[in-house]
Amino acid sequence: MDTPSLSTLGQHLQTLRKARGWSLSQLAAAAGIAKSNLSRLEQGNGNPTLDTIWRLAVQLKVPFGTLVAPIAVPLGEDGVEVRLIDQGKDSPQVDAYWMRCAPFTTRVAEPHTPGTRESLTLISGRLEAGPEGETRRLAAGDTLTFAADRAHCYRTGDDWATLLVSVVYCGEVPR
Amino acid sequence: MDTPSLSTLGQHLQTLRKARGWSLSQLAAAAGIAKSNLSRLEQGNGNPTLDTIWRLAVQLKVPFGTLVAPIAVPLGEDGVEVRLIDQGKDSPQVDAYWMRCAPFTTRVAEPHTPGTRESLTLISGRLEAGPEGETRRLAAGDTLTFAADRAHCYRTGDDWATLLVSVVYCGEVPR
DNA sequence: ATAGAACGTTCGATAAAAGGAACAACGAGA
DNA sequence: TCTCGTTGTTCCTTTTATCGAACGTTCTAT
Repeated sequence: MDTPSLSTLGQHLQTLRKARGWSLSQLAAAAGIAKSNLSRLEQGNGNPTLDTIWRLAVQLKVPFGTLVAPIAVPLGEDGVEVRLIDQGKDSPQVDAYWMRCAPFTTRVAEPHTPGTRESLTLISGRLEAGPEGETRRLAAGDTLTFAADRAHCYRTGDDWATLLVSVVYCGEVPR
Repeated sequence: MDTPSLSTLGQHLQTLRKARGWSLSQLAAAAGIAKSNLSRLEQGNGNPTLDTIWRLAVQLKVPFGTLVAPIAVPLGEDGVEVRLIDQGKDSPQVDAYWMRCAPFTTRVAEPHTPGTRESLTLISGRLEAGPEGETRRLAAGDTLTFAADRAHCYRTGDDWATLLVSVVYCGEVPR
């Protein structure tokens, strides 16, 4: 997890607003905040209050975290962004991630501990994933479960890919 | 998604802190904020800044959205809490949810549009779910996919259940 | 051409969030 | 017992996020 990057929030805010065809004034009025405030936020200057962020998230119908978390951070290196959603507290240990891959990206993951399995659910885009040599092609809505104690990879073509990943550590739990 | 419920944030903040065995003073110092500030937040009075929330989330190693979203809102009625994680923009339309069910709870969901399918991944706890009459028992790490164009249900025993739910609208997309 | 309405920005005033110090309460150790 | 350290709370001060109004632009319609 990186720096909050307030300027990112601004760009993101503006992108979402325009995607809905709304004017700055409209959104500000609908959210019940001053448009001067929203203007400053979109410019990247400012440190909004929880109340303000919340009102905007509600109007934009965006799941809160999405508003502030960098939505398109190609992470320079490999064009993949990963966000931890939740961690199970039972045995076996389960980690849930939200993941986004840029087009024409290949990410190779090291083998996890023996017995570990991964389940993928593609939210949007297209993705080829699985253990090396046994990869499958996935479209939106598809799911795939495979043994993750071998090297495995995620590969995109000319599309972005957004997916849910859950990692199940069936063996001993190294934490 | 409900009201931000600032008091919820406070309780949640305190729960997470104590779960890590930290004192208020320690957390405040580590996060680089005044302890008076943190004290006020935990009491439910206050409307923290994005910067403040972020610093706390980083220290608590919590995926941001989790901090502000009501984590344990039994929703009075049915003891089930649902949070939207992401929405796909392709066809078929995919909605990704995080869901948490209290013990001894049964939630019956209305049929979705024809062709709709659901995939579940249990993060922790135990859950019995699926189309009425064809429910399966799931443990942490298990996944289940079923047709959701029939009435289906989620049922817990004496355990909590946390899971990922992805809904795939294969038919026409009513939006 | 011109009046009107909308757009997004900038500015000063105000309300409020964050910081800092003093506080009582509690426990550990000499 | 007495001291020292830490706990979390409650003041007061400073900083700043928010508001409201005025501003220059642009586009439409009269």
